[in-house]
Amino acid sequence: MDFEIEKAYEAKKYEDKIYKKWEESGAFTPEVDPSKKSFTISMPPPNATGVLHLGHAVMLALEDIMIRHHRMMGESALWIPGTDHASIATQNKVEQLIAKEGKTKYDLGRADFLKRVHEYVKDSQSTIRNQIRKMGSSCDWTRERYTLDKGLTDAVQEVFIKMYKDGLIYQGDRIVNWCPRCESTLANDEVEYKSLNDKLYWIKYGPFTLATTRPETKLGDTAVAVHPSDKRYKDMVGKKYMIPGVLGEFEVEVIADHTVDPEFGSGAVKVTPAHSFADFEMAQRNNIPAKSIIDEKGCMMDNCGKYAGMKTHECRKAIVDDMDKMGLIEKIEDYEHNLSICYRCETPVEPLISKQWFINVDKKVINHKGKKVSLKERSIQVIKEKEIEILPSKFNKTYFNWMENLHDWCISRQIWFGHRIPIFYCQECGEVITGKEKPEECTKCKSSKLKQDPDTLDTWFSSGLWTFSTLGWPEKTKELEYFHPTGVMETGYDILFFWVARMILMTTYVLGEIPFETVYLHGLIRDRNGDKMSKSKPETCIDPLEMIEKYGTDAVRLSLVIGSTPGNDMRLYEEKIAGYRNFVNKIWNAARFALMNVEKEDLEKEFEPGMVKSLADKWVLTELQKLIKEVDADMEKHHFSEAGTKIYDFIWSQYCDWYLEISKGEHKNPAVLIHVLRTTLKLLHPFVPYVTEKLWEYVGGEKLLISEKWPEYQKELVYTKEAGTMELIHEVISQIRSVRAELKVEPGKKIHAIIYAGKHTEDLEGKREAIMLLGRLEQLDIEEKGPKVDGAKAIFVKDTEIYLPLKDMLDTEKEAKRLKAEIENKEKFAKSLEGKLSNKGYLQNAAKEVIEKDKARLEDEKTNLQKLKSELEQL
RNA sequence: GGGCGCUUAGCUCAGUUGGCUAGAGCGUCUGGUUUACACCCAGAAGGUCGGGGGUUCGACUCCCUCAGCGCCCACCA
Repeated sequence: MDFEIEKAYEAKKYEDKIYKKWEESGAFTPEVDPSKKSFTISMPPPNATGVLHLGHAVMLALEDIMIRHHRMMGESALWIPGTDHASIATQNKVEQLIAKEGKTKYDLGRADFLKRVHEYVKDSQSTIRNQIRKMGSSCDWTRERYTLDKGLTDAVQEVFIKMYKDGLIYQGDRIVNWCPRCESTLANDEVEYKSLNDKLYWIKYGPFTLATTRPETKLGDTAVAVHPSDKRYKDMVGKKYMIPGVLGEFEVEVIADHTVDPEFGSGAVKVTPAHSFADFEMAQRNNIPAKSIIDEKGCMMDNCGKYAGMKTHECRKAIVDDMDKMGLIEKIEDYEHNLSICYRCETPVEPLISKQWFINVDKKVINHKGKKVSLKERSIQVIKEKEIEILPSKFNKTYFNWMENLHDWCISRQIWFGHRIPIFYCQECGEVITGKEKPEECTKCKSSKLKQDPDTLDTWFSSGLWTFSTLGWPEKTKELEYFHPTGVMETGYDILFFWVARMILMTTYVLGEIPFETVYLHGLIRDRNGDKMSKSKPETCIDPLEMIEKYGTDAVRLSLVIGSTPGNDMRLYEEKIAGYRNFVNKIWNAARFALMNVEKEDLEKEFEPGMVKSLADKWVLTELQKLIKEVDADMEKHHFSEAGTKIYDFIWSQYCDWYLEISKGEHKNPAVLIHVLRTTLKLLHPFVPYVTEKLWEYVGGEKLLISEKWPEYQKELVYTKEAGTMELIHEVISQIRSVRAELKVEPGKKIHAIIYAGKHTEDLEGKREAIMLLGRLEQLDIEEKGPKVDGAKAIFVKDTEIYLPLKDMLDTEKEAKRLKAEIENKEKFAKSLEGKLSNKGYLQNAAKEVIEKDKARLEDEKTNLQKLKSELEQL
């Protein structure tokens, strides 16, 4: 066929146009159609601040593969995209921006500041949207959501109120992680730890000597704790002591608590309940009061005398100086320990007591199988009872461990950007009223002076509702009924706790059903050295968008999917992407070749088994069926890397290297050439959507490939016997090529070959042309059997003998050496097979097929051994 | 401190219920304008599957142990 397309595939030229076609075709927007199965993925919403990074890219690639596969399987495949407002992260970004203008959020005030944030979000949302498109993501833009949408805000308020009414949400004065820079609470898992070289101060403390890293908290001490069985302090427990301090004497009680380590320091610990989690808990257990001395800006409070107003680290220095003057410092040691820092801004976290909203995770409110269970228990159950499967399963344990140790979840944040807590306080009588809108008047005293709680909700509160809030809940939409629970939640293992666990917790409570059936956790993308990618190391840091520009989206997708297994990190570097670009180009050229070898009419005919002719046809079709079967199994098991690798190998090593090569001879069969091409394009489409869609324009029907049907395994196209014969022919050709290379026969030179093929004579005769073409022969004699050919190179493949009369090129000595080595090797192998086959245990226990295979192999080895030996003798 | 994982060719990694003279890509070496593709083709070299022990007819695969590396959780002043 006359066919004008360029030699190399230029991704850039086509991608955007193809994406537009897909989107306009409506393929991304599935119908609610109860006659079909539904398959849904809620896209993990990128932060509304972001630029696409490799983490997003791998997420998008994997999810798009699943969605495209399910769509081609005829299911209603819905992939909902969206963005997350990411309260703290976004607010921080904007604070940084206005800081450049020399302003703070207080200068702007709440309303104007939020206006700035919304503007900023709008901008970056459109950036990230386009970048998601760049990855070829076939998500449904008509259903795109944002966590601050009206509908989602509704869902958030509804859930809050439901939980409040169920008594799950309560307000309490509790010790919380406080970031003095963000001026907000942080959940436990929003705190990170950094190793720090610090000082350990040994201080004289009344009758005690004790060690501390934070001498400034002495101002808030209300007790000293020792281990209950520590004999040194036994008599002091329960007594009160006056302790000299920089602001005069103060009283502490000595308590016994099993959490104190008698080995550490002097075995006695000062207790500062208001500014240490461990101390807070100890104080609660022992009925000790707390005294707050650090405020929300990280400064010493008014009750700290001359230290009031100092930052904690300034105060530490001052207080140590003063204590030293009073002779209260015994010694100062170097000490390495972990400092807790804010995960968003790395500011050291200041534990302090504050009035916050919490979700009670232990209250039994969920009715499940006639029993009341807590949020925590239900969340553990759904995994234990395999309602949800986590891949890889090794994360089950991690998940249980985390859930079992879960404490009440602090959900209020002193951040301006986010969902306002739907709580109103009556300024007159103090009544607390919950509601979506500000009530006209107080339900109790009818006062109209009502004020909304100034705090916002933890960003994970809204993302915990993501799978169902995006489908319209609290409305009872048909989408919700049809598409929920979703099929797969695919995300990085680093947010298993942050997000996945919270979705499970929230959804099982709110809907009484699971949010998703399978959790697929991908690994982190690392640089070539196995380090975390970071923009501060530009030489190893990869920007997916730059790579798309350079190598095309398809290549980038493959480089992220092949070689990646769930839960395991993967290294990425540019050569890898270039390698997959080469593959994409290979597909392009395979199609180009096929098209050059068929006529227009060939493309119009429907393929049917009657069109199958040659041995090569039967072989390639058999291999193709095998491929379909294996790919189906792999996709089912979420083994995307394996599936991709198998298709890659089929196209390159089977279709191109053998079938297309053989098609260069007289065996050209357009029907099979095109059928195999079409089928592999379909199989490939989820992995490399662009190049396959482009090629489908040339070889496909009227429909876009994205909407085509996934190939089915066809038993009638499996020709086991013929395929086996073809393998033999491949082997014969390979051997001839190998000898040519070994004897340095000029590539252009055609040689003579004599083959004694025994029972395969007819088959080889049938493929005479292919053997001559690919072995570069000028003369080929095929006989059933015959005499040895003197001075010829001999090769034995199965029961076939090949002689290449290359007398002048043969080095007898070398040949003898090679034969000897091969004989030795084969004898060794045959011996091990014999040993195995005479082993009773083996014969009794091994599978029949395994034994049969070994027997056949032994036969082959034996005949070839004999031939090799006589060859050696005659040399 | 508690938990999880990794160690297979020079490099990066596959290897699914134990049955392989252990595979791929990149790199290396030899040689190549052949009805598509040099982003290519043909051929080749390269591994005692981290060490040791055990279970088994049989172990890269299961168990124990040692060593090295990594991650997560907790956090003690």
